[in-house]
Amino acid sequence: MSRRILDEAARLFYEDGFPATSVRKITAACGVTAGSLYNHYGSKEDVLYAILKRAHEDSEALLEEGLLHGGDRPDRQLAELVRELTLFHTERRIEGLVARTEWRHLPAEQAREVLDAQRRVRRIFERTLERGLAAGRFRLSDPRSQRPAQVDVVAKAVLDMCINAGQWFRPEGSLTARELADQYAFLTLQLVGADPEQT
Amino acid sequence: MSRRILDEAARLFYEDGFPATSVRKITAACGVTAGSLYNHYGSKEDVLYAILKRAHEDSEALLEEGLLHGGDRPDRQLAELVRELTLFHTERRIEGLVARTEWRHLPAEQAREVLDAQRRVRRIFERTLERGLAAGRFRLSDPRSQRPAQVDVVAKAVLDMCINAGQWFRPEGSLTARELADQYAFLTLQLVGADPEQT
DNA sequence: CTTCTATACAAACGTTTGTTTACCAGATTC
DNA sequence: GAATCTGGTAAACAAACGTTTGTATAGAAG
Repeated sequence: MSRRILDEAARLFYEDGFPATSVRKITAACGVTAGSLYNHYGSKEDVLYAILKRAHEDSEALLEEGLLHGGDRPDRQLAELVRELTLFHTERRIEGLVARTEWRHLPAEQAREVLDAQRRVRRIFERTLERGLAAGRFRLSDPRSQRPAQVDVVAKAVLDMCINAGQWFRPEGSLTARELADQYAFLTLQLVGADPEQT
Repeated sequence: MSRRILDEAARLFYEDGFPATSVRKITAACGVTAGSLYNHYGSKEDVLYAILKRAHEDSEALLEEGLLHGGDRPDRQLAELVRELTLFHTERRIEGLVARTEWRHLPAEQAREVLDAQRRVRRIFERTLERGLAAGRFRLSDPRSQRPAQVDVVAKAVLDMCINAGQWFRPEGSLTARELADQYAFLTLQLVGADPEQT
């Protein structure tokens, strides 16, 4: 039942947002009454926290795995990172979107935890970009302006692309999550100026 | 005072979300009591609608202008579109984010209006991409897979990148909105496989 | 000077909110 | 078989919600 509550709550938070979802709506979706939720979680906020924690742990694990799959080639690593993150946010788009938008409604300390997890993900991308630049595999210098694109800006651009795919992707459409992830990996390599022929 | 209510409400919706922002909070921020809001707007939802309508009208106007600035070169048009949209979502990030996240809380008909506006914006990008492909200025075919990236996927990737810049951009930082917009325009050209030397 | 309009106010409306309480049935343990 | 534990129920709580009401006041229009 604890798990059931988590899943139904995630769906409702996804549809209506955390503040607009009452405890009674969540428990009714599980076929029990409101008071029952407090046998499993200390508060409505605790339910949100549990959802976000699970989502972040899973996505971080997938990224670590993606890094390994890429071997020691930064361009392949970047492609794998994009693939894994896009897959996560399309296959588990409900939790993914909730994690991205509803952390503001957590108490301060738990909100900070979530922000830390987001920062760690960003650092993984930034370090991969730095390795690729050092290896001469990426090209971020604009010939028309003197200054190249900054690594943190590129990382945020790529992250926003992957993460927000969950917002419009529909699993019932003709495009599969894996096809989308492949296209995004390719587009990202072009974005950082990698040579797709050699990757 | 109507304008004042709109601005304070936008700020509060941005910070806490629409359902978590009470009419009393909005009016208190304006120095009046709750009932007063109903002299200017029919409901709390009407306030949200007014914010979203203004934001969408302004951003669509900027994009039309950007198209003209790009002349008849699809690559330059795309760069201008990215520049304008990024500028809008960084310089007016409060309204921009609210428009992107809170439309779900509108009544059905007004929510549809907002979705229509978002679709029109996407179509502008898609048509520009199609013109660029037809002119041979963009390259979206992945050598490692048989199928090229789809135009609608590329449009969504670019849009998510620009729109969500408002989520992390901070005007008090060292990076200016214009610098960011320039970097995003460059990154987008690389993403679609345009030759930056020729643009 | 009077009248009209706009906008503010305090107070109250019925609902709904998150949470706590006291109680109860069924399974598990000793 | 008695005790304990688990997870459910109905009912109640104060607080906050969006909105409506009747009234007051100030400035513009006639």
